[in-house]
Amino acid sequence: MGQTASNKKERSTLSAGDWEQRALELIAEKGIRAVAVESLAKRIGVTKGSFYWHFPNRDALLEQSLLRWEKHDATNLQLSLNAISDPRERLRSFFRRTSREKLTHDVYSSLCSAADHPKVEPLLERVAIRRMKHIEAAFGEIGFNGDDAAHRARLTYSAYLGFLQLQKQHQAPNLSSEEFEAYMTHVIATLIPEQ
Amino acid sequence: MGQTASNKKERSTLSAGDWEQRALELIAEKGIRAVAVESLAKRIGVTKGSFYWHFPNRDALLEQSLLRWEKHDATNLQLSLNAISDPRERLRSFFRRTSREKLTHDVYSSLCSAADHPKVEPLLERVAIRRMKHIEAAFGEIGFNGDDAAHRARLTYSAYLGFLQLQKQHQAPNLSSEEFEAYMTHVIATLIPEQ
DNA sequence: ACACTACCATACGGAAGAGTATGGAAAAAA
DNA sequence: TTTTTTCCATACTCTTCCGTATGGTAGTGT
Repeated sequence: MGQTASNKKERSTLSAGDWEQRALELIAEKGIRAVAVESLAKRIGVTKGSFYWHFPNRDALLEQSLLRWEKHDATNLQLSLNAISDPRERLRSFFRRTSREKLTHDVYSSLCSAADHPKVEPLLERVAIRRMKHIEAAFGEIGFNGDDAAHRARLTYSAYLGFLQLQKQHQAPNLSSEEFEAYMTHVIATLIPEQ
Repeated sequence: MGQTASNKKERSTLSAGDWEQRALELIAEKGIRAVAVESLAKRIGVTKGSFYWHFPNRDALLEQSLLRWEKHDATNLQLSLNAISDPRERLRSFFRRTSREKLTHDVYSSLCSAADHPKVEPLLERVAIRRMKHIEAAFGEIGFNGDDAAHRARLTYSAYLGFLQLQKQHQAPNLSSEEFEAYMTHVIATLIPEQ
């Protein structure tokens, strides 16, 4: 991989990757619509002149940022698949993923609010399919047959997406709270059958 | 230049309610962000001059439109509560609601994508609470005790919200399709226990 | 030392949308 | 019929973006 020093390192010059990373942070905070070249430049500490040297236009930045995010997310998913052999534990870890990987998670949440965006829509589609297949496989290992595994995977992923939505509406119990743990226990008991 | 006939009635003049209704249609189609004064006026067949006679500004239109929608939604919910005595059947009808009341439903879906909007956020909060209480009561009647009923209601509503999200990503089976019916059957069987 | 390239600042043009000011026509009131 | 009130059109301003054009500076090779 690259030598791109992240935001911590003191660099006299910026790389395209730096712009992409800062754009993702902005997406996580304020949504994709807040990614305006001038305001992002100000945030970084430079001007538009810098931006249009690294990218032809705003869309190119979005495209690259989203690709970068997708790669990161796909890697994470694969890691969890390889690391955890027990399918039930793998499913539980999927839910817990909301707490870890906060940036990645917040980006996804923001992207869901922009599902109509031409660059976002196909991305969300790919990610959803990838994750649902991952979940479906786990349910298959547990013992669900074909259609039931697919349906339960869709239901499980829907519950996850719905939780994200309720979070935005402050209608979901705060992560790392007792209420959240109680809810999670209920969800797991309901969706993941005992052996 | 003719007097633009409203939807059904031949009206020579517009009312604030007409603007609100057309705004809701636009929200359902293209989202709340697409509600621009000039484009909406063009859609109706008039100009901004008309708009700013009926409303002081864009925010006022949004507020009134959303209030109108919320009233309609609350009424619908109450009707279903009164009409169906069997709690299981009431829960099933909640899911089926996606097919009927298409406009109301599409508006809600669009609003979920704008949860960060200052006017939308409190509305979504109220609606979510109202609906979840409705669902929670049904689970209570079925036999769930306090916390379990609340958790199951949250899970059920999350599954509903997640389905909306997957719909936007074209990852949900089309309503009124066979695949959809199969999924619904699975969801009901999973979330609503037999007596 | 020289030129050359990479990187960034500054200044401009243009589209889109919110809101204002004002005039005009039609309907209702007088 | 005259006068108001209601409703809408037209023509502005102001702001916020995207994108371009161009000039400046710091580092690098020769």
